[in-house]
Amino acid sequence: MTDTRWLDDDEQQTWRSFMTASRLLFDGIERQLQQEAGLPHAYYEILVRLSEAPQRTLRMSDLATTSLSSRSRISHAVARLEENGWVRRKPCEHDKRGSLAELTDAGLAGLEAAAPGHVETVRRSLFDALSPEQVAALRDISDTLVVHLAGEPVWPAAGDPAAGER
Amino acid sequence: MTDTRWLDDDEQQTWRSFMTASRLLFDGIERQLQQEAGLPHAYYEILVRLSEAPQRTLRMSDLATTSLSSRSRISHAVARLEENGWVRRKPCEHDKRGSLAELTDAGLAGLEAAAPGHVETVRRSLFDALSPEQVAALRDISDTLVVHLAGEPVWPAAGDPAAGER
DNA sequence: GCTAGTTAGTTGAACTCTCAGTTATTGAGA
DNA sequence: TCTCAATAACTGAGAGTTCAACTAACTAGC
Repeated sequence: MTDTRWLDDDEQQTWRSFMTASRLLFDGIERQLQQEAGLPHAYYEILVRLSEAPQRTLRMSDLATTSLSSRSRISHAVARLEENGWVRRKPCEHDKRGSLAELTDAGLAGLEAAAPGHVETVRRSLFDALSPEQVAALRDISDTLVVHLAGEPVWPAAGDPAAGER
Repeated sequence: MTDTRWLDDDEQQTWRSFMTASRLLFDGIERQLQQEAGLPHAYYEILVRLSEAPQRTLRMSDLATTSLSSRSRISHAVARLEENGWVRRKPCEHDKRGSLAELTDAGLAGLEAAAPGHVETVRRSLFDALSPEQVAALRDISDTLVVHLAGEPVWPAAGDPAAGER
C-alpha cells in the first residue's frame, strides 16, 4: 500500500461541511415523510418510479436498478407496500422468474397526498437557501459525481413536467 | 395550505442528480468502511470525535450533539464499541446523571488502521472527480446549507492538521 | 427543604437494510 | 437433449436507527 493521500485542511473542512449539510438535509426529508406520510423516503421513491412507469408497472429488478437499491431491499419494501395495499404484485409473462410491481389506485392516491408536503420540504430545505448560481453549481457537481461514481447519469431525465417532483 | 410550489423541470433534475450523487458517494463510503474496518461510518465518526477531544473523552450528550445524532443512537453505538473494547465508559464527576465515553488505546489503534482506507475512498470518490472550482463551490454550497438548516456551522473547524481526515 | 419541570442517559420494541442462502427459471454449449 | 452457470426473486438472521417510555439527577421557585 502506497502512502495515504491525506486530506489537507481545506479538503477536510469541505468534506465535513458536505457531510453535515447532506445529513441535515436528508434527515429532515426523511423525518418529514415519515411523520406526515408514514413512509421512508426510499419507499416514497419507489412509488414515484412506479407512478412514472407505463401502466404504473415495473419489474422488480428494474425497480432495484433505477432506485440504486438491492433486489433484496426492493423485495422487502414492496412486501410492506403490498400489505398497505399501495402496490400489487403480478407475475411476469415472458419471464416466469420475474415479477412485476404495480402501483394501485390507493397507492397513487397516497403518493399524491404525500407529494405536496415533501416537495415543500425539499424547496424550503434546499432551493430556498441557494442562489441560482449555487443551484447551477450544485447541478454541475452532482452530474459530475454521478458520472464518476456510476459511469453514467442514473435517474433518467424527468419526462413529465406536469408531474412536478413527486 | 396554500398552493404547492412544485419543482420545475430544472429543479427536479438538480434534486434527483444531487440525491443520486449523494447516495452513490455515501453508500460507497459506508460499504468500504464496513468491509475493511467492520464499522458503520457513524461509528467511525464517533471514534474520530473522541480522538480529537481532550483526554480522548467526551460526554455522551456532547457526542450526540456534535455528531448530529440522537442520545439513543449514541447510547447504542457506544455500547457496541464498548463490547469491542474500543471505548470505555466512565462516570461524570460534576454531574452524576452524565457519563463519559473515552477512546481506548485499542480504539485509537483501530481508528488509525481504518483511516487510510477511508480517506483514500473519500479522495477517490469525491476530490479526484471534481475540479478545484467545483470543490470550492461545493464548500460554499455546503456551508450555506449548514447555516440554513442548523442555524450555524456544526462541525468545528479541524484543529489538528496532522490528524488528516480521520 | 419541597416540588415541578427539565435534562442525561438507558432500554426495548418496531422497522429498515444488508448479507448470505434458497428456489425457480432461463439460456448457452456439450 | 442435458447440463450447468447465470439470473430473478424471496427469505431469515443480524445489525443499526428511531421512537417512546423510563429512571436518575439536577435546578429554579416558592
